[in-house]
Amino acid sequence: MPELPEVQTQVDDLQVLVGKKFLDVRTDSEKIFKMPYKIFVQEIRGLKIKSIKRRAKFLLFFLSKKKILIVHFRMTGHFLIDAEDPYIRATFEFSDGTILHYSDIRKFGCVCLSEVDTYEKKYGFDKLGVEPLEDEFTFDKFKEIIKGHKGTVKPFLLSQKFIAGIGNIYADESAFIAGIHPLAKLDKLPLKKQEALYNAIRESLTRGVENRGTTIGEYVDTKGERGKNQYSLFAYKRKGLPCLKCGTEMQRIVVVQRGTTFCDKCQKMY
DNA sequence: GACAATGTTACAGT
DNA sequence: CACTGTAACATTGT
Repeated sequence: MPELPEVQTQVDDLQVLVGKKFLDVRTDSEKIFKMPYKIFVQEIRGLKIKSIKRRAKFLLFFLSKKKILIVHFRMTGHFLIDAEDPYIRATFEFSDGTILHYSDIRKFGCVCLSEVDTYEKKYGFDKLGVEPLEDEFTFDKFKEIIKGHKGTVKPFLLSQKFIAGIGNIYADESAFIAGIHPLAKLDKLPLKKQEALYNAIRESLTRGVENRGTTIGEYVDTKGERGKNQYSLFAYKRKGLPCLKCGTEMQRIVVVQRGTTFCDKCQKMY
């Protein structure tokens, strides 16, 4: 699934598009455009890409004329440059001939065009939590965020309004690395475990980025190449396999409708 | 042909 | 009202 590391990998790859000008767009799946497709094409033609950034799991293309292209991959979306697969839903052509494909098996992803001045309010970017790999996400900041938080660890990690960019893979990994049960109550965690969780979040996400993402289903980079982080996972999708720390069989439960894998012995409730 | 996969949002409940 | 938890939705491969 595209989470922070996968989206970051794509954004890094997409930097080759900065400075290019949109010439045309084609699609056979108009529904992924969150506005009338014809208007979208009309508006984006001739606009130039000034910069490409990531916020949470969103890709933000800052364009000329104060426009912004916002893309979310949801479960199975990704971009391809000079590469193809059977699930291309939209194709962007640039004035220099460069071709950018948007591929998405499930078609849950979305693409829309907005205004630089208003998109944050319009799409709720102002409600997103802190970026976990930025310098501002210190342990002090983390303690502040969890202060008075009554909920449990996994739903907290998945919610985008406290910390942005974590999904099912990195939530399970973070809880495992910290040695905390996914259903442990946040306000019951001793200080040392809070610190362990903070470090685990940074560690799992950083490793994910270094490994260019986790490819278990379909995620690939813009060249269609697989990530390598699936070889470094401790918990995600390891149900029934021996825990890599203690050898105990890994358990699977469902939390907020997400499959959740953990080690009963290594991950405690406190 | 039922089901599993999951990020987001709308909504119910406290 | 702020916060937490749950259900529904998008679609397709197995």
